[in-house]
Amino acid sequence: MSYSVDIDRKWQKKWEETGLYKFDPDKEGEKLYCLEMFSYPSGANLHLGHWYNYSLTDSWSRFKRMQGYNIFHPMGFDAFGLPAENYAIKTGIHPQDSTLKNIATMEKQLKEMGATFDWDYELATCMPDYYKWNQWLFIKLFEKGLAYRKNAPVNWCPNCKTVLANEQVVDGKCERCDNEVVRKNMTQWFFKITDYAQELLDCLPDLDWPEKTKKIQTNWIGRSEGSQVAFTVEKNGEKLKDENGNDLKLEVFTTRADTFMGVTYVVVAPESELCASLTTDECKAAVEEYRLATSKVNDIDRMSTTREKTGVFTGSYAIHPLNGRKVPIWAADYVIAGYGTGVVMAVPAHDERDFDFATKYGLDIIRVVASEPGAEDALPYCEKKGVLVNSGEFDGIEMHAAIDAIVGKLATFGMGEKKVNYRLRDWLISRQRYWGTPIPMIHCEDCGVVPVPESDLPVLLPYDVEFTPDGESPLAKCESFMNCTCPKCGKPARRDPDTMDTFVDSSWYELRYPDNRNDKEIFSREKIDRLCPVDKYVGGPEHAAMHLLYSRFICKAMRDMGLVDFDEPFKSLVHQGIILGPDGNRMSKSRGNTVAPDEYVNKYGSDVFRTYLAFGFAYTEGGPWSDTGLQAITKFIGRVEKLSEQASSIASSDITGLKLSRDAQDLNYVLHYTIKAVTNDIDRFQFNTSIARMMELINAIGKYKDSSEFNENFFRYVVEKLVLLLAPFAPHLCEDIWCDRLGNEYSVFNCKWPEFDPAALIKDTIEIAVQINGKVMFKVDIPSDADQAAVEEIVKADEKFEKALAGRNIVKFIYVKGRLANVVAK
RNA sequence: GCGGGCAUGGCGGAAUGGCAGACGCAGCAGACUCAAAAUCUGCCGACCAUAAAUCGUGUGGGUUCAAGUCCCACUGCCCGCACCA
Repeated sequence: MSYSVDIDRKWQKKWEETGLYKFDPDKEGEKLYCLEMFSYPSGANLHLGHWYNYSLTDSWSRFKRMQGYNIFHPMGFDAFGLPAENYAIKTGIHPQDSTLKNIATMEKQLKEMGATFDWDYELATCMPDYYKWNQWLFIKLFEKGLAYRKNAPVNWCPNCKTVLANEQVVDGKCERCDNEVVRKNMTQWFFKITDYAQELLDCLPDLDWPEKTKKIQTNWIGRSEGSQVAFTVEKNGEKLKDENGNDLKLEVFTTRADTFMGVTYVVVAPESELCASLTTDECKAAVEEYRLATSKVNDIDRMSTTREKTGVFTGSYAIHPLNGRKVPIWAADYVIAGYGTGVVMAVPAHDERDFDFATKYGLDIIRVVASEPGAEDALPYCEKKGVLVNSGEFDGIEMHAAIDAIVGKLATFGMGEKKVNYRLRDWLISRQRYWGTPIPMIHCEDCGVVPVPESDLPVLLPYDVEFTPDGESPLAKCESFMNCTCPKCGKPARRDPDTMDTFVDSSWYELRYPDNRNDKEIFSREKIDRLCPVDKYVGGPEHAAMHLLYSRFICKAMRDMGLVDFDEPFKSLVHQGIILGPDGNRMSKSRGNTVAPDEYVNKYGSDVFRTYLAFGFAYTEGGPWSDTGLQAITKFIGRVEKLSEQASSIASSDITGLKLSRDAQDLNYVLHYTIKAVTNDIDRFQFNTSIARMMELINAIGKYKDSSEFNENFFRYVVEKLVLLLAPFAPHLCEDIWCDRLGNEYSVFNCKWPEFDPAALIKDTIEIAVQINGKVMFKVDIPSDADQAAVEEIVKADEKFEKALAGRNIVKFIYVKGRLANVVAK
């Protein structure tokens, strides 16, 4: 029987019956936790991206298994989330029903792929036995002070009367009704990821992750070294006081404290509470109007750097702590409330944004830095070199030194200090949505916010809920859910109606797999210690910032709670590339360029499809889909089958004591070169070159068959090695060949991965290129162990040498061992 | 605007600073065949009738005995961040 999808089924059945891929923690071999990012159970069948990620990581994992590792390779589903809910709103099918059905379909398809997942360790985030621990984790974070509530702006669609997640806002408009989205303040739950900003940054260099991904995380965290300096405030002619009766300090963060003497106004974010308190009665109407106007501007427009800056005077003044100058305080939406202190000191002479703003509103512009003393550089002068001018006692100081001088002076009376700021914000995890983990908090009139006692977990997500969006959290309308008693005082109380961001679900799932059925604790410490952290994590680059950052944060928080004893959840990370449509664009239904794996898999079989995915693309690059190469793999598989058939009639592959003929030695060289290269390449996720090397081996075996000194045992020996090398990519076929055609013992995946023999890679003579001034002129054969002097002699003695030299003199002779010789001639 | 990545035949793609184009697809020629398919063998960057020579890894410079690879500037595409003070 030649290879087809029937062979896939045959071995899938056998593997399942014999429990070949069941994980045994006590099996010998170093543990290796190999994990692909779990997927969202969508309605459609597995798409090309799933195949590309899962089948090839599975090949890698099979390779590692054959190398002797004890592989833990689980799979699960990121099952909560918006698509199921939106699908339900459209069709009326309950998210739970559609999700469970989709999970069943995907499980079946993943099995048909022939992957080594151990389904005993499966998890789905929408199941109470998982989200119970999601809730438990929330409470622990709350107890640790890492989960807190605050008022924050959300995306609000006035037409649908609902809050939208960022990803539902498309070009500033609601993805459903196309209306303009506005911002609105709501009280929400946050996780305090900013507490870990510095550590998240510090641990990056030691991770075996793509540099690009580390860079994205570095930018996302956005560490900025600067200074925090303070002004006092005059409102209605009087100094504003803080709650202790001292002068109110208006603090600003700046990276350019050297320009401090050039401050001519101060700007606050219009939506901040501070802005309201600074605004005088005369200016109140104008400021309020401005605040309303900017709240209607969507984030995309607001963040656009090309948008003309606008603002309004608050009526108050800031008093410069060094020169006593009274400068106006403005409200403008180019200042972001959430970054730094939400207040900016403006130095129009040395900042483009401030310069534009000052020019527009007629504010003062004072030069305080010059490229050299007395220079009249064009303003704004933003170069990072120069000396201070117009800065009183600081005149003449080099600008970088001036930062220390000025901040040092301010520090003597408590009005300034060096400060590090991060762009990273706390993680807003509240969602006014149905299909997610209920937030396990109770709101009591007397006791305030109280966590649900651990014994009452999970807080079950009720089934019968009206989740059509109308402006409220769907759970808020479910009285049976909302009503409860306060765990502290026993009085009637209300549950939190929000659910958690699904990124919470996926921020610790890798730690649940090893102990997925534990109903007593989130996981047993002993099991985690044995299996975690994840050794190889594979998934799309789109998760470079969010998912991977959140997971790292939760891991560190768990460590600080004593739940785990490592700092990082994923030691080594690989991103697969993206397979584009045949037209070179991202696949999408609207473009009509999607490619469904199913018909290919049914026609050619899983192994051909998998091997083609391995061969046709550079794994981490991806690229446009093209199916012409599938024929090539079919042919390749056919050649392997043909060789196996010939080998099957040979009784033994035992070559002990066999003296290899010249031709056999040549083949032996190719074999061991192939073993070395394939091992190396699979290890690095360079699947395409692995397959290329095997194709070369097949060509060499083909040649050997015509050898006059053909030895059948040696032939079978080489074919068996080939089958072992190919097994990770074409698991069904190679199992079939190994057991049923060659008559070896089940299973090929219990066999040891071939190791190369360094002795077989040593050749007596090698051919090297001879260059003159870097240009290849001819080639010579030399003994492989020849030193430079010997090579020089051979080269000079070659008949082609004089002609190539063309009368020039030899200046220098360079021999690169085993590669080439270069003659520098003049 | 800032940061990062990429750019190699008709195509997918190979090349620890050391013979560019491995391996394959497509194409061409041949063998087998009555014929076709399948299979096998050979050729296959450009210029050129052919060979030799020459030119060739987005563009222009540079470092080096030697550059697809390292450095500088630029162009195009992709990704991330986006008024971060």
